[in-house]
Amino acid sequence: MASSLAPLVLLILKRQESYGYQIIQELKDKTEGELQVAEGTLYPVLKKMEAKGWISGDWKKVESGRERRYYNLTDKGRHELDAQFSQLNYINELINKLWNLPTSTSTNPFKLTSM
Amino acid sequence: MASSLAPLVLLILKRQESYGYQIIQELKDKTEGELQVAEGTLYPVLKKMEAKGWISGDWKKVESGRERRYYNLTDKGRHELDAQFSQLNYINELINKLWNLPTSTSTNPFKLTSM
DNA sequence: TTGCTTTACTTAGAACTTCTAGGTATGTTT
DNA sequence: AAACATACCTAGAAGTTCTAAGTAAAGCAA
Repeated sequence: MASSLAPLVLLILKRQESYGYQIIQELKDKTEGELQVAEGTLYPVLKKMEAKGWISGDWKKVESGRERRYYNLTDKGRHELDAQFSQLNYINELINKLWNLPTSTSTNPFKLTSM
Repeated sequence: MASSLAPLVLLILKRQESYGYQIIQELKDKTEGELQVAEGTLYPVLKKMEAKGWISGDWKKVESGRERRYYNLTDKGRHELDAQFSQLNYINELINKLWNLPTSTSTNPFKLTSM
């Protein structure tokens, strides 16, 4: 799912610049191989994110001579990251509202807190 | 987004049976009008969820004489609800992993806890 | 009793998203 | 030199989503 990929990419790039291939490796490593994003899935997402102004890419020649396109989070991307997390919180509040109705006797299913 | 609609519908039906039109009203009410799901959006989602066996629908004639299709959560739907929340937790753990890396000095962005 | 509003459900297909499956090219290891 | 890993790209098939249209019955106000 490419739509859930964007926020993860934003998070990764918030820490430090990276490039497509590395992002795929990182997602794979951090999930013990569970999240195997195909290259053909990620690259179009990166291009789209760049088109939206969330990230900016730069070609860099590394010591080996190989070219890599390094992406950085833009200010707009930082705002988008905030927006996507607000959205997450919004959905969570809705879930809690739907869960905590008069007839319900159960406790909250989940709590999402900002720290 | 229809994919985010399914878990909300599952949550609603977990509480009690309902029908399309009412589900739309409930989502609208609980979000102070922010989540206005079009009928053409919800009904196909309900049909798809029924096809997947998550919910089962029954036509009922209410006192006024009008017909409504009431949906109930099936056992499969209950499992699906659990699965979708596990998925949510999984994504959250991933987010925390991506956030809490050696070079990062910040605190957790969010914490999702089961209660 | 006519017309307007609300309730209640349906569907075709346009518009959009996603990803498979192919490709290119360079560096590294065997 | 062959095989493998790195690194990126894209057409278009396949799938999803939702707009915009429709049907029809009940309630209500004029």
